[in-house]
Amino acid sequence: MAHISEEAVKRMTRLIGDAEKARCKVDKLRSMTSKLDELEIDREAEIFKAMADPCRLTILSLLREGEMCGCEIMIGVDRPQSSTSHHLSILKDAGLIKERKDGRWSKYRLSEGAVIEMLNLVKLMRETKHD
Amino acid sequence: MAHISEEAVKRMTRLIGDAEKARCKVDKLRSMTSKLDELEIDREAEIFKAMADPCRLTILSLLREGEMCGCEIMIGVDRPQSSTSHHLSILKDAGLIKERKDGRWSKYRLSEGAVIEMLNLVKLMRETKHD
DNA sequence: TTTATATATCGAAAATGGTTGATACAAATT
DNA sequence: AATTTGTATCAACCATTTTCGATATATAAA
Repeated sequence: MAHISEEAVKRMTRLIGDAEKARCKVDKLRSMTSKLDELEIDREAEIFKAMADPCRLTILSLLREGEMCGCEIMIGVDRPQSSTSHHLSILKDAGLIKERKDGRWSKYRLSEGAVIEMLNLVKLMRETKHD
Repeated sequence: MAHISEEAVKRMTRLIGDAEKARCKVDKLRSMTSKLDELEIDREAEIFKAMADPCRLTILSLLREGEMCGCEIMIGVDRPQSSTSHHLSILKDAGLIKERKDGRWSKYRLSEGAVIEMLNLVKLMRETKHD
């Protein structure tokens, strides 16, 4: 199904010499990516996007201490209410946090599962020396 | 050092009643976040940002198969050369991939360490049912 | 039912990020 | 030296995201 552009084959032929092998190689490269489900990739990007903001990382860090309501989080991150609420909804939509309504309050907590591991992992990566 | 806004204390006092405890609670919330080094948070956000794009996730997925040069990657992701190069430099700046010059080619590979674990983790998170 | 308060949403401006053709640069071949 | 080719950079445009005051909604207390 991966449509093989002749330009790519030509370029690959220059790279490795043999035209037949080149076509094969292009085909392999294309099939490696076309096999990936676009929706799945987008979903993974959504998760990373949700974590790709300093304010939201701070919120996640706060929630490691336990459940908190929106106004506590707002005080913790020291941002306007509308901004805090916006970030919370992004985290919620991505599935990283869960919301529980309690009277006039919304209480938030980290989702079970891999969120904490992810935070630990990125800390590890940050601390790793570049080589 | 965390400057305690009186507005926050007032709000917290309304929440939990006692003014002294409120001041204490606000102080605790603020210190939880002010303790976080802004540079470290930004660095972690940079890592997540680098992974927060479908094309870059596809590149990382390609590189799981092994080292590749830029033009192979370009064919794999089926994007213009300038676009591919741009994404590669973001991944490199974030420390997720390493570059090795080889004649007129730049060859890229995944950085050792937690990158693969990160990709495995996000796959896990994506597959996890929302509750 | 009026008031107070926690949260969500709106709207518009500012900032950031992605795309892509054109061009510059670098290394190798002729 | 001239040409080819892989890669990086530039600049302009477009799309998305962030920010934040203003406003709306919802729940509870008075």
